[in-house]
Amino acid sequence: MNSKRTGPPSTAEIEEWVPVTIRDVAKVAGVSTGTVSNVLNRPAIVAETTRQRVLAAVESTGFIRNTQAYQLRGGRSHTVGVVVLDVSNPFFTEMFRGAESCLQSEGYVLMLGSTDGLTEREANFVRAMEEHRVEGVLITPAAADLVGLAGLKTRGVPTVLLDRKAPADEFCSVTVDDVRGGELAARHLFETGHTELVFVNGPTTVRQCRDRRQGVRKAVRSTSKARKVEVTEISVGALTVRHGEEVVDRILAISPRPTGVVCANDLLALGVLRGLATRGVKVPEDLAVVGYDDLIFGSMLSPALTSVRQPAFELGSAAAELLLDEVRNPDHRHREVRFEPELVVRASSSG
Amino acid sequence: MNSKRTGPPSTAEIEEWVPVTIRDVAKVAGVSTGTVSNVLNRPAIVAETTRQRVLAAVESTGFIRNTQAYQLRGGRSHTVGVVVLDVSNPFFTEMFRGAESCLQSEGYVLMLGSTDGLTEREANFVRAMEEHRVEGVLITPAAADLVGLAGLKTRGVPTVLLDRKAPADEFCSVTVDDVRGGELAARHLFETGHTELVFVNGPTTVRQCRDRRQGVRKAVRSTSKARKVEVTEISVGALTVRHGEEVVDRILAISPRPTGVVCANDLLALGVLRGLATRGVKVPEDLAVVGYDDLIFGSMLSPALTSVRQPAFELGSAAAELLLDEVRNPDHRHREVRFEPELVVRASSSG
DNA sequence: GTGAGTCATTGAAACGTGTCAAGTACCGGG
DNA sequence: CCCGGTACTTGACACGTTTCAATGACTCAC
Repeated sequence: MNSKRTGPPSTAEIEEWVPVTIRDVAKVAGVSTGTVSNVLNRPAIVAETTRQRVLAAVESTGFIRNTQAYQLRGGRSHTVGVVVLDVSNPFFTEMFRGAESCLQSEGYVLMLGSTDGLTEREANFVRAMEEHRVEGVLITPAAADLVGLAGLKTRGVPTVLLDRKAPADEFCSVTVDDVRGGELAARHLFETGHTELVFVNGPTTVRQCRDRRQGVRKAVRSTSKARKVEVTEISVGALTVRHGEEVVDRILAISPRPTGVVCANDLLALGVLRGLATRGVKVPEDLAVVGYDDLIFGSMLSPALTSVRQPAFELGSAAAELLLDEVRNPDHRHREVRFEPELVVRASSSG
Repeated sequence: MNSKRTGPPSTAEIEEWVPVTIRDVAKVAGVSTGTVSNVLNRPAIVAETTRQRVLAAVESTGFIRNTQAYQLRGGRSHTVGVVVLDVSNPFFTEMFRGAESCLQSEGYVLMLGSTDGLTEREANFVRAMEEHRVEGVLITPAAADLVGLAGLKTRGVPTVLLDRKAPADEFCSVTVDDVRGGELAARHLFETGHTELVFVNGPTTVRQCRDRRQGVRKAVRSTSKARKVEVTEISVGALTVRHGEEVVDRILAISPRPTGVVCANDLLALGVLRGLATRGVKVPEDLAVVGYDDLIFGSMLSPALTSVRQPAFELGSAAAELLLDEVRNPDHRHREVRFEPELVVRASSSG
């Protein structure tokens, strides 16, 4: 095929779209650009007949307003950046939906980035979003510290932390009380008569794991006042199904034999359930199991999994509300919105 | 509190960020704006010493390039719009990740919108993305027809359809061969000795359901040449767990008793599994079950669910590749990239 | 007939950036 | 001393939009 064009362009190319500007619309309608702009932005101040004429011209030309020019002139970008650790994790997509439900009705479009916990990717996203002049950022920080967000802070980009408490008065944040969640899970088993429990936890370097452990211990302390209860803690390397399955033998080796298991996460719980099934241990008769996160599939298992639900959707929408306040309210003060987790009791713990 | 400000602004307000432009950088570095722009875009043509000086100024001022102005001047927006039916569906988030993995390395940022199948929301998203002058759109159309995308077509916005074949030469598209998938599922059961099957299908108004049914029938025809096999079709109102569970009694009432079930979707299959469990029917000994979609949790069940896997991640990245080609290659021709589904055999069908 | 007051429209300036023709400074050769 | 060439740098313009002071066309009351 020739690289140089010899013949006339094909039909498709003749009809190729050329960008239509407000000026083209003005020409077609026989008015000035100022009037077109007025029709688009303050229709009330322009005469009925001209308005009709201009609208007809907009229609016939297929004009679509160029947001960049609008924004350059001083308009808002109607854009919010969302940065999460992992889009394929239902917890984060639910949060995204919550944020979207709130922001979409306000005319915002969301830019989404998934960092997989890599600070380098996080930095790229934040940079790109700043270049795009997003009006705000919702972010689950990848790093333990928040130095990656210093730029957002100094440049005054409204930022809300997701599932991460902000130190001092740096940022707004939405969080879930993981201590309370751990407490709920353990107390539920104590209250249904169990006295010997196992707590299968993930790495305590993870803030969520530390907090949930603290909650479990709290439940032990408060229950111990009335009667004797005990919890054995087992920490595994990661919050996965495999790690849960592998820990089952250690659970069954404990003496006296525990009657309940609290897992730091639904995936661990699922692994435990599978491991118990292959060894013929009945749930909940021989061993009650409680998870954490309330992933959708937990309710579909048999036995359905008791779990601690985190209001991910509400987390997202609350974060969006905080952001909107920071964007619009000059008297805005940073604050933390803390959600209560909720225990969802199902068959795996109610024999 | 007074609405009128009386005292001096607080410290925070004094230090409030004022936008830094290329002009400010130029002033600090003692050069013209043209030189700053050159340092940023064609560093090679500017003298070493000045370049250092300008870079230092960029650093000290915290300058961040304004994409709107860049784009207005004729630059590309480095933005791609993604519109899916439902962000909380793992299939779509996997596709998103596939697209992201390909586009992020090319410097693009993704705008994401979730329509929930509502054409009105789809129209809003597409409109907003056109206003933002995205360089391209990846979309799973909400409506059966494609009239909602006519604007994208006429305005020449590169667009790739996700999991939906484009009629004629309208758009590029990525699809999965659902006929083949249905065939794989049914043939697998025939080949492992089953002769009496049930096909639990969703509403045949959905393209995917129609195609999968066609595949099942194809498997019946080809197998019938060698030996007698039969499939009973049951169509339910929606592809949900509940509908799957409710259909179990009808399955068990069929005579002669079928030995295998093909479901149009993993959720249906999950419902069927639950229904069978509560009725004491053993899987796969009494009844083999095959699903479709290979959702993650399918592998975590016991018995683990045999299912037809759709390469969602690859779908997304292929769509991104097609988009990039359309954006960059002037000789681009629209085409369909069709993926083959893959049968993943697990315990639920291999007794 | 004149002045004041309304109402609708105009046209130019400005937003922040990239480009490019034009300009400056310097150097070496004649 | 001049000429041509090289190596950088400059500064004005253009992109598409909104805003706003200025203009024009009417009307009404005196």
